[in-house]
Parts: sequence; C-alpha cells; structure tokens
Amino acid sequence: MTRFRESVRSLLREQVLNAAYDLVAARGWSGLRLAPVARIAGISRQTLYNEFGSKEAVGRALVEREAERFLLGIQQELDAHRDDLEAAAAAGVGFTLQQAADNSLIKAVLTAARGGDDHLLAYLTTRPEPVFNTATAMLDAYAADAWPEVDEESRHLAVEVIVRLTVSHIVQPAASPEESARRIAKITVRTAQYVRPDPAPGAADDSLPA
Amino acid sequence: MTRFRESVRSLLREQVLNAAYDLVAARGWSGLRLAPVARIAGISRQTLYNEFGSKEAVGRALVEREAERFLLGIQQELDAHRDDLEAAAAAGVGFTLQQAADNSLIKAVLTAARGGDDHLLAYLTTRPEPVFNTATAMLDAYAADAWPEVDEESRHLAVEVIVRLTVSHIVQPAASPEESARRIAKITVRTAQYVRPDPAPGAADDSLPA
DNA sequence: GTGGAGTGTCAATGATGTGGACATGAGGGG
DNA sequence: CCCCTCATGTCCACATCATTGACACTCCAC
Repeated sequence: MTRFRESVRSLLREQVLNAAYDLVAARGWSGLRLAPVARIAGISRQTLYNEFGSKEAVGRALVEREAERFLLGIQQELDAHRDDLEAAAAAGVGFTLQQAADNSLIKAVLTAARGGDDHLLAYLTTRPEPVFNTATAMLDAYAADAWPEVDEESRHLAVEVIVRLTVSHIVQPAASPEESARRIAKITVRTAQYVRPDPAPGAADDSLPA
Repeated sequence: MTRFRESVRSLLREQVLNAAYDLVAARGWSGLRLAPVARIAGISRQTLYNEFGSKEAVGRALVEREAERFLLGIQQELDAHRDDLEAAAAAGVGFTLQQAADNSLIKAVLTAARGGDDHLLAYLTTRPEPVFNTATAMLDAYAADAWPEVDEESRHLAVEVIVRLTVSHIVQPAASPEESARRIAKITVRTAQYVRPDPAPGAADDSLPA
C-alpha cells in the first residue's frame, strides 16, 4: 500500500530467497526444509507461508529471480562488446556456459530434463520455454539494436543458432566454456554474414575461404 | 527484536536518509522540511518521528552515515595500493580532497566552521573531533598493518602529517586535488622515512638528499 | 502400523506504521 | 504589536502485519 510497505515486502521476499538459495545449493531442492528457510531469513514460518503460500511457490520465485539475474548478466556481457559482434557473442556464450557449469539453479532451469535428485526443482520451473523465449526475444532486440547493418533474416538466423548451440553445449559439453564460446561465436558471426568494420586496409581476413 | 524487524528498521532509516540527503543537497539544511522527507521516504511523518525523534537527530544520522561511507572510500583507495606507500597516500588524499570539493555533506563535516546558511548542519555534527579521531585511528591501524617495516614513531608522524595537511588543503586549497594529493603524498613518504622496496638495482632515487 | 518429520492452516496476540488532531514556537506582514 | 502561517513535536485511535502455538494431514522409516 504505502510505498514503504512495498519495500518491506520485497525485502522480506529477498531475505527468503537468499536463504533458500543457500540451502538449495547446499542440500538440493528435495533436501530443502521451509522451517530453516524462515529461520535464516529471520521471519516466522507462518510469515513465509503468508507471502509465498507453498514450497513450490518459493521454488518458482527462486528460479524466476535467478533467471532474471542470468539474463541481466548476459546483457552486461553483450554491452561490453557493442563494437564487435564476434567478441560479444563469445562473451555472452562464455558467460552462459560458465554459469551453467557453476550455478546449480541456472543449470536446472536450462536443462530442466532428466529426473535426478532434484527433479522437483526442474519440474517447478513451469517449463523452460518461457526462459528460452525471453532470452531469444532479448537477443533479437539486442541484435537489431546493436548491429543494424546485418539484414533481418540473417539476424534471426544468428540468434537461433547461438541459442541452440549454446543449449546444446550445456547439455553436452564438448570443450571448456571459453573454447566452446569461441567456436559458437565464430559460427554465429558467419551465420549473420557479418563483416567486421575493417580495422585497417590490408589486414588479415580470418573468415572462412568461400 | 526478530532479525527481520531489524532489517525493516534499517531499511526505514536508509529510505529516510536517502530522501534527506537529496533534499539537503537541493535546498540546504535550513531548507529541509521533514514532511517532504517522510513523503519521499514513503512513510508517515509520525513514523519518522518515532524512529528519529527530531530533525537534529536526522541530521546527525545523515552525517554519521556519510562519514562512514567516506572512511570506507578512503580504505578502498588505500587497499588499491598496498604495495606502494606513496601511491596509497596520494590516492587516499586525492579521494578525500575530491570528496570535500564535491560532497557538500562531507565538506560540512570536515570544515564544521563558519556559520553560513547551513550553520545548523555544521553545528549538528556534534563537533568534528570524533570523525577526525576515527580517521586518524583508522589510518594508524592501516599503516601499522600495511607497512610494518616503517618504525612506529615514523608511522605516527606520517599519519599526523597526512591528516593535518589534508585538512589544511580542504580549508585552504592550493592546487588541484590531484596535484595537492601528489605533494602531500611525497611529504608523507619522506616523513615516514620510507624506502621503496627497490624495483631494480641502480634505479634512480627520488628521495630528498639528506 | 506406528511414530516422527514436514507441509499447510488457523486463531489469538503483539508490535508497529498510519492518519488526524493539537499544542507550541518562530517568522512575516498588516 | 497582533495576527496569520507554517513547521516542529506529541498524542491517540485504528489498521496492518508478523509472531506464536496449536492442529490436521501426508509421507517415510523403523
């Protein structure tokens, strides 16, 4: 209601999600108990239920927040290389693969398959499609804005390529995140038929021989 | 009481201080009204009074927080040059002078003299001595930890020199913050009789001839 | 199947922010 | 000098929301 109440409310949610994050990382989703979550968050168990309603809702919120942070991280990687499509692609993919390797929550969201010990977490993601679509839309918008010189069809192609290849490497890693990212970036650039703004006349051309 | 309550409480205080900060920066201390502060902070005027009690208390808290941030900023500058006393000194002093030039709140705390339009703000700092002593103590501790090879007496001397010279330059600027910082740093190094860990045999010695 | 643990719900209680009213004092103009 | 205005600081009734303890229900292990 009054703006301060909203702040308190979001503070409460943050505390809960922080606590849940740590506990899930330590014991997995199935090993997560709401009582410790409430205790660590510094609130009563009842308050937690008033705010979230169920354990599954906590999981949903947790995954949602993580996905948002994840997309934001990709955005930042991309923005750091606005001038170079290949570098931007490599950075974005590298970040993604690294996160997928390190962050168990992200991994669960992106793979969202195989019923391991944490099948519940994968299940509660309300399907990975939303995240996929959001990411793809985000990349499409970014690409249109950052590289207008690439024609629209090629852009869409490149975005599809980069998303699918990245997911593929998450599910079935082939090399180190960095190496995989480098390769995917190169493929993406070629798919976009992107020509680097020539750095200097007579510079070496490292694109594929036609 | 319960940890969450404390979080809410500190959130409330933060919101209030943020609002007060902006308003003071815009209209000065004497132009500050508590009703707008409460409104911007998103709470009722009564709640503001419940938490702080008086306008002066708000000012005290505001200055206190700013002083803390300020000391933290100095710490970070110092830590960025742990390996080089002169560079650390220059960075710390430079940061201080820059802040004193930019930040009206900091300026009020450090000078705390002359009854201008904002004499109340200067007055409510409960005297600048506490900040001075805190800063000096912080620097003493830092110096002892970072440069144990400098004997204790020289360290204390150097700290006194750097604090007094810096304040002097705040009150009576002589050159640009950077240039002033450079000079103060050099003087500090010489006061400490600090000898740079020799970078290479035969390197030029830029210390004063005895 | 029996006991224990965890989820989800409920009602009573306590703490705290809200809104309105009001006394007080400082400052400005008639 | 008096009056009006505005801001500070206080009081109180009310509403909101977290806390606490209890309880039903389900699932799992012994």
